[in-house]
Amino acid sequence: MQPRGPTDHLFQLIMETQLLLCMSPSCDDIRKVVLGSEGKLNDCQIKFVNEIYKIEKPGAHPLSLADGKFLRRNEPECNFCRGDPDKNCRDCSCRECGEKRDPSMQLLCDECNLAYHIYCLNPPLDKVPEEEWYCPSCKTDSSEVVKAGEKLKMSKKKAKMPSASTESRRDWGRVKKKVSLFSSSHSIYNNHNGMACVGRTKECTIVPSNHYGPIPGVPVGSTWRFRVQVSEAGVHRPHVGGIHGRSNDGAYSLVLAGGFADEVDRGDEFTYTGSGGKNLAGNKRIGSPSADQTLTNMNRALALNCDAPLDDKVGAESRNWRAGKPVRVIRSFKGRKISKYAPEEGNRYDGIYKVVKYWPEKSTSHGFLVWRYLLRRDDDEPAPWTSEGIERSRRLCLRLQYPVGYPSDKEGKKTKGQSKKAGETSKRPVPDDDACESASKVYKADSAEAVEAFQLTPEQQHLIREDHQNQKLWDEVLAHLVEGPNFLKKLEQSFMCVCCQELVYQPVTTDCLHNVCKDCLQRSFKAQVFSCPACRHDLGQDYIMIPNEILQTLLDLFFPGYSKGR
DNA sequence: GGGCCCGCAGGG
DNA sequence: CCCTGCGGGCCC
Repeated sequence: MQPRGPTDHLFQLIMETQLLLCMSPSCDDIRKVVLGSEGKLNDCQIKFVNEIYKIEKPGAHPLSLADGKFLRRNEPECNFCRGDPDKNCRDCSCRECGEKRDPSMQLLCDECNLAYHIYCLNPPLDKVPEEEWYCPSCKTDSSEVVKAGEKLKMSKKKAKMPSASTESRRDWGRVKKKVSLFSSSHSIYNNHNGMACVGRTKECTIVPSNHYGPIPGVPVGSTWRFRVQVSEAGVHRPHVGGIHGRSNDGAYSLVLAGGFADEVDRGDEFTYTGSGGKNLAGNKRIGSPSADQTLTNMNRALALNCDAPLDDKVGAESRNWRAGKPVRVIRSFKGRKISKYAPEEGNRYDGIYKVVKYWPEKSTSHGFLVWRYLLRRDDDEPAPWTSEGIERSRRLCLRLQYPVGYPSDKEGKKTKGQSKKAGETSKRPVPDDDACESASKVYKADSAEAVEAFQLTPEQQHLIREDHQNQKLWDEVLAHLVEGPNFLKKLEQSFMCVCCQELVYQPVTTDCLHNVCKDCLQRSFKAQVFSCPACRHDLGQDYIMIPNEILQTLLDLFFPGYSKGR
C-alpha cells in the first residue's frame, strides 16, 4: 500500500478501532476518544489510544507523539521489527526484554512514552502504578518512583481502560505537574480547584452554538448545579460570561445572577445590565466597575435582538417586541439576593425572552455608564414559578442535576474543617435516585406515565412512514415516545454516525440498513475501505451514495439548525 | 465572608 | 492569536 497522509492514517485507525469495538462492546470511551477527533489528537488522547491498543490488540504499534500529529509510529509497521509479531522489538514493545507478550503489563513512561513490562523493571512492580511513572532513564529522583510493595490505590491507567466504568472522566480537582528547571524531581501537587477550572466533558451537538431558541429536549425548569453543565447542555455556552452572543448577529442566551444590585426582576419581565467596564486586573473574571460600558461585543449582540434599528447612542425601543430574536434565559441561585424568582439552588432554564428596549444610563451605585436592557417573557412553556410550571416540573421529574460522578461529601475535601455533623443538611444533596424519593416512589409503579409523552407533528409522522428503509429503526425509536424528553436522546443515539459520532448529516442509508454521513462514507472510500463502517458489509467499490433526504428532513425537524453547525 | 486568581470556552 | 468573562474553590 502507498504511503498516505495523516488524515488517512486516522481513518485507518478508526476502521481498526471499529473492528475492536465489534469484539469488545465496552469500548465506548475509545470510540469517543478516537472518533471524536478530526484528524489530530492531543498527547493525552494518543497515549490513551496506545494503551487501548496495547490491551486490546497485542502486537499493534503505538502512535507517535511527534508534533501532536496523528501518525502511527513507523507507519505502516515498526521500522525495526516491521510489525512482525514473532520478532522481539525494544522500540515498539518492552524496552527491557523486547518481547511482545503481556501488553497489558506493559507500562508507558510518562516522559518518553516507551514501554516496560512491570516485571522487567528493577525492582519489578506488582501493579501498574497509580500516579505518573517514569522509566529508569527518565526518572531523576528515586523517591518519586513507585517501588514494588508500595501502597497502591486504584490505578489511573486502569481507570482509563475501557473495561472500567463508562462514567464521565471529569477531572475533579486537577493534578498539576510542577517542573522546575533547577530541581530534578518530578514534584506533584494538587491544585484542588475542582469545578472552578474544569473543562467540558460533553458538548451539545444537536444544535450549533449560534442557535436561537430552546434546545430540543431541554424543558423549561431544567436545573444544573454548575455553569459548566449549563454549557454542556448547550443552553448557555460560556462558563463565566453572562451573555452569549455574536456582535454582528445577536445574543442567544443570558444568565441572571444578581451581578448588579440595581437590576429589577419581576419574573415575566426583568432588566439586565451589559458587560464590560470592569477592572479585570489580576487575572480576574469578574471585577469591580471601573469604566463606562460600550455597546460593543456582547452588549451589541444583545441589542441586535431588539426589533429596532441599532442605536449605540441612546438605545432603542422595539416596534413589535415579540418580533425580536429569542433569548434563552437562565436564572442562577446567586440572583436570590435581588430576585425572588431565582432558584434556591443551581442554574435554571426559565424559557425564552425578547428584548423590549435598551438604553444607556449612569449607574446609581458607581456612577459609570452601563447599558441596560428590558427583557420580557415570550414562551408557551409555563414559567417554573407558576403553579402550572411547578406541576409540569413535577411531572417531568425535573430536579437539580449534578455532574456525573461529582464527589460526595464523605470523601472529605469539602467538609473537612467545617465539622459538619452527620445528618445535618449539606449543600450537596443526595444523588439522583433518592433526591425526590417520595415523588419518584409514587411514580415508580408506572414511571412511563410520570412524564409527558413526546408529541410528533403530523408532518413528522408522515415523513417517518415515508422513510421505508429505516422503518425498523423508527419502530424502535418511537417506542420511547412515552419517555418525553428522553425520546430525543434516544433518537440522537439511534441516528448517530458510527464514524464521526454525531447525528448523521446527509445520511446514506446502506443496503445493510445503517446510516452514515455521506462525507464520512466518502472518506472511507478514499481510504480504500469499501465496506459499511457499522457492520463491515461490503458495499462494493462502485457503490453510489445517495443521501436519504427524508431522513435528513426529519432530523432537521427534530433538531432545528443542527446541520447549520456542520 | 471577602479577596485572590486559575483553566476554559467563546468571540473577534 | 489575543481578549473577555454575572465561576468557583481555596486561603485568610
